[in-house]
Amino acid sequence: MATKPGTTTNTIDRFLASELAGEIEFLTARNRSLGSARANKLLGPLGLKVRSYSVLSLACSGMAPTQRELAEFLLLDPSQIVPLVDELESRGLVGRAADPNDRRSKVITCTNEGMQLYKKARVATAEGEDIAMANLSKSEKETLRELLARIAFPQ
Amino acid sequence: MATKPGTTTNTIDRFLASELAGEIEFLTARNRSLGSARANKLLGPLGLKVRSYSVLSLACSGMAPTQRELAEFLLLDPSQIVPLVDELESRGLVGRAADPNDRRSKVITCTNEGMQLYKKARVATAEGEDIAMANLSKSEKETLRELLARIAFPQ
DNA sequence: ACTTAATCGTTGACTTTATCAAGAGTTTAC
DNA sequence: GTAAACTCTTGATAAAGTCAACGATTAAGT
Repeated sequence: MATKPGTTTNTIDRFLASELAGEIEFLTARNRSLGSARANKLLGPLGLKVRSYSVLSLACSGMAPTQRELAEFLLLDPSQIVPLVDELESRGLVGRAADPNDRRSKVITCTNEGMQLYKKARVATAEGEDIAMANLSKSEKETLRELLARIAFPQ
Repeated sequence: MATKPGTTTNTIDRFLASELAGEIEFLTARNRSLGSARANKLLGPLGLKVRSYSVLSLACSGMAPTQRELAEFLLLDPSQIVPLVDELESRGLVGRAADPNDRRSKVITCTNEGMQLYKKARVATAEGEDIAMANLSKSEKETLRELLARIAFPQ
């Protein structure tokens, strides 16, 4: 009997002391995997995934992102933005508008329905965040948010 | 309030004030993307990627992980572990040993060469971590590490 | 003004990664 | 002792990442 069937926490605890478990890149990868799986589950009933949610969120930000800007901010290839916007557009949630200053670019804007869905989706992702950080105090959450932002957007 | 699109000011800065940029799940996903790309580049000369490095690291931990445990700790499907171990094994870096207590399981152990390569790889990932957290003080780094661990391994 | 180069969205080909089901061998449970 | 559960493995399929090239448009150079 090497491992008791049904108890999955034993395995994790066994490797908490490993050098890998202390590496921030590993912890980040693990948190991303846990977080996106949870977010996808919460967004599923709305017909969204983390990717399409991110695009919808920026489309609803009032900042009029172009597809190129979406790719850069989300760290995706521009060709990956196309089917994401296609799907949201086909559902009437966002629209492609010609940029008057540069007709090569297409500005992504959200429709009223897109905004309504985004508000629901935002509640879902906030719930996921609460679950993820259930063990953290309010000030710890804000500390974590600030430190993550300084790494995600180095000056 | 739509900001003027197409302006050549830094694209990232334009969206720092977006609601998405304040979401921890988004920041985590972005950090993971930046970090794994950087780590893969640093590990490339050693013939490793973040995935194979993670397996090698645990194999060299002295904790004798089984493939099932590797999958659980790394949040991968067990079938994904197979080709990872295959590749490391074919290079003589790790070995599959029958678990004497349970002959279904295979314990992954590292060879001398595996350990030597791991030590070099560990230097590379530490360098990546230094680059990622260049803007953080030493105490901020440890705070971040602890907060990430509490999310990655909820009790 | 006119040619050349660069940019944006898009398509398509291709590789890598993720997800799932099923099978052979082994261990556990009843 | 038989049935159920577990581990590794294979294979099929879907999703995601990477890269080159094209038409339309803009910018740069002369």
